[in-house]
Amino acid sequence: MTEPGIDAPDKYDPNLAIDKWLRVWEDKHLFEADGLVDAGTAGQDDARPRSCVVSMYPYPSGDLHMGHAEVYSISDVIARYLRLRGDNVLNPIGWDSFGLPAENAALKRDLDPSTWTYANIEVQAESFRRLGVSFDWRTRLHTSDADYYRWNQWLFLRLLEKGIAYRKSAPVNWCPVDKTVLANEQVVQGKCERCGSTVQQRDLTQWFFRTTQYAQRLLDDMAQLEGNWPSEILAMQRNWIGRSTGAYVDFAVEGRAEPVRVFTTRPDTIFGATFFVVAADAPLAAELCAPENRAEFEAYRDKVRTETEIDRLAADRPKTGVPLGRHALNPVTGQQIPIYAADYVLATYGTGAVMAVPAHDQRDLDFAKAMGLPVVAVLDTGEDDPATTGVATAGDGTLVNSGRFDGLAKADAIEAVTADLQERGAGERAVIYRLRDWLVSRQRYWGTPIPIIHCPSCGEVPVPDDQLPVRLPETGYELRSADGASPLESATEWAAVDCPSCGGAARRDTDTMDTFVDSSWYFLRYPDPTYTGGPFNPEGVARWFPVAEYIGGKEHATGHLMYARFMTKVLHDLGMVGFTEPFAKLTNQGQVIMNGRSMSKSLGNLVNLQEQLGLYGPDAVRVTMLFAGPPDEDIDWADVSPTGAVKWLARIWRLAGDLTTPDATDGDGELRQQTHRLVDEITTLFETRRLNVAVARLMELTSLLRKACDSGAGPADPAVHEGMSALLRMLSCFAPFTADEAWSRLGLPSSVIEHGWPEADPALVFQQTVVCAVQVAGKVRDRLTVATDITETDLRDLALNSEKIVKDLAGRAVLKVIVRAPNLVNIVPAKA
RNA sequence: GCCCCCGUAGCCCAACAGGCAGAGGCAGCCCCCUUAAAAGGGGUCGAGUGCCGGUUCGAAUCCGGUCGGGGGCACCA
Repeated sequence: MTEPGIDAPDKYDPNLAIDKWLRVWEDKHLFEADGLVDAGTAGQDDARPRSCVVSMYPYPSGDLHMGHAEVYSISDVIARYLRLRGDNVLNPIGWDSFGLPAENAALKRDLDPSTWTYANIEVQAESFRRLGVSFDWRTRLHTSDADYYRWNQWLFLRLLEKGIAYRKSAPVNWCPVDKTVLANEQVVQGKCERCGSTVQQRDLTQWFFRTTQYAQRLLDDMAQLEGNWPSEILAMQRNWIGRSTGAYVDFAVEGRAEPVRVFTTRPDTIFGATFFVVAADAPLAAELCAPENRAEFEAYRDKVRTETEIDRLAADRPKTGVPLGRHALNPVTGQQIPIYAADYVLATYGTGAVMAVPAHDQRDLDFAKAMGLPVVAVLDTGEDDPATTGVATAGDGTLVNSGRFDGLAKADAIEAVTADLQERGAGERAVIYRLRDWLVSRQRYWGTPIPIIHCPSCGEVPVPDDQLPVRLPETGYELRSADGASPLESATEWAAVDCPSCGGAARRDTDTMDTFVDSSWYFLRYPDPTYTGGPFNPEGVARWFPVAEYIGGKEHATGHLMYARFMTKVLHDLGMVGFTEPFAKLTNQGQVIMNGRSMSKSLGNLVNLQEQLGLYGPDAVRVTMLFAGPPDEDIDWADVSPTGAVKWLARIWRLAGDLTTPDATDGDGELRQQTHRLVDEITTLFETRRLNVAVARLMELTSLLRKACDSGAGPADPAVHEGMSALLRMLSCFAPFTADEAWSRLGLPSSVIEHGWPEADPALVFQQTVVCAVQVAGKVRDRLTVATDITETDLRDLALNSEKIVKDLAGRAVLKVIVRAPNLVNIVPAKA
């Protein structure tokens, strides 16, 4: 075997120079942002614009995989580009290191979650280094460190003070066999992922954050993001928030002091409300139920409670329900209408009760048919009577059977009826949201302990700030406790504390926080990850945030991104940050797939990153990812060619070796122009993040230079050197190792990335002449080389007098000439 | 059902703001080099933009419809 670089000096080895360049970059501190928290720490150069480029931090589930390589390649190219352009760039890294997989791995391997987690973090950190990602390692944080999660607890307490955190009973997924609470992703088609038994809903008292209170602001502030976030993500968030406008209507119920309130988007149809439905699982249903209906109701309700997602997801399931033996008073018709309990009404949306208008709502109509209830059409849409067709009419029309509102158009009627109800105190205009409050309690071990103490006499008592952090117990707990309560229930010694308020015996809250709490603010801690004066250093936050560009997958559209936006607004309201949106710009990256499908062990189509790195080296893997297509599109690894990337990098490397000492000439003018035009174009492509096209242009520049070196200007021509210098500086964003290696082959002082982004000289970019297409009736008939600044009149004359055009026109009259100097002339002739 | 994104050579992808459909790569083919091999060099072939219609002097691009793919929300009143 030959030793690369010794016996085969002209062979490019994609893995040869990695350690060398990693050392050079680290020794020179090239990736460290200047003045992380204040101008005094380093800052000779604080006039530079600051840019904070953040990629969503990884979960340490093992070594890095292809998906990681893509996200961090994209963010790294952007960070490196901005740095070359002269920005003071912060490119931080941390780990989302709490979470369920650590517990599962720990159970499987019989070790503790912490050991597994921190070992993985070390593996990933080293892989990031070897991938050439230009992180500022001083930012490094792990959310599972007590130094981090104590601030989760601190923030929780602030939210509690503001009334944003509160406790209520809510259902959780419960596996009766494993006797444990399951996360949604552990429930597959209503069954426990692990043991396959049917998951039940069980009520537990849990902590929530009032995201609903921020629903309108989350919606309104999207105006700030429009154009800088992908429209798709904004649409998903809009869907998720699900604003709907309408009215609350109060229905008096016999024998009940307070009326029952419903929400409707169609107050105009209230004259057609012939019955009333309450969600069977809502407390209201049990309350309203008449004694003689109780047995039937409870049987129905219990059945509904065992129904889980599987049943709920079944399409077109027949409507079921039971009468509650009570009546409500339709506030406009004065009619007594029967009240039913049914499962098609959701307890958690609106008020958990609806006025049913079967003629104009398909669900109500289906229910009416099943129960034999009357159907009264109150809006004439010109369609057939819903009572006979079984199809509810939801379109536009005119009111009928609606007393004094008859004849009004739908939109006017909505206004008029709402106003009328409001006047009579029977209702009001209302806006409601689909968005729910954020359930933050998790019955898990590996997370942030909730800093609350439950005292038999004082109730819920916050842990005083000076007693934070509430540390996770390292021993004395069972990950899977016998009765399936929170693992921390089993840490009896840990849980037993004295009440901070009365000093009596009390117990800690044994739930931990959703890891989305950790990730809702982590980026703010990056500038000063060991800060002890608060969750984040306000000076650092003021300097670096909002994040200039945030990079990650769109699977986080409605989860993480929503929570981070919410938390930012809360922090803003607490006076802790000066902005209301955390991420000024969002770039999505697609997934890396294989043969048209997501990679998975079971499909046998996994592509191993380390293997790819071994075969092609980090540069080629990065280039392959970025060249494959626009960043937000999925990459099918079967469609791309890492060997093609290696070939290209090798060509550049060889070309650098082929150049000779520059001579004293002015250099090839034509080549200089081409180089500067490409630099100009590539700069725009970087600005607009069309990185795949930028790679293509760099390949083009490579070919130009190869040709010039071999057959034109020659290897000593200064223009060739200039082109090569520009190429390598731009290349360093994509392929930093190769760029530096080739740069040093040219005999230039390392590192290439200290030499800045090439500047295109406008005088060289400008084209003296261009080729103008001359069309006849839209078809190109001639091409003329003309001066770029030719006037429309001159160009028009030139075109009309062109030999080919005269011939093509063959004497036809010219109706019109469109001139778009200097690129195009279109001559419209009369029909022959 | 409502909403969003996308359909361009065999494949992955370009085409600034409507203006000459092709930059780059993969695969194929040809030549040269080397020949033990090719992650050596050079060249070449190749689509009228899913389909129908409209606007326009001119449409991949704008509009309407339709088909196909991907995604989000959903008994949400």
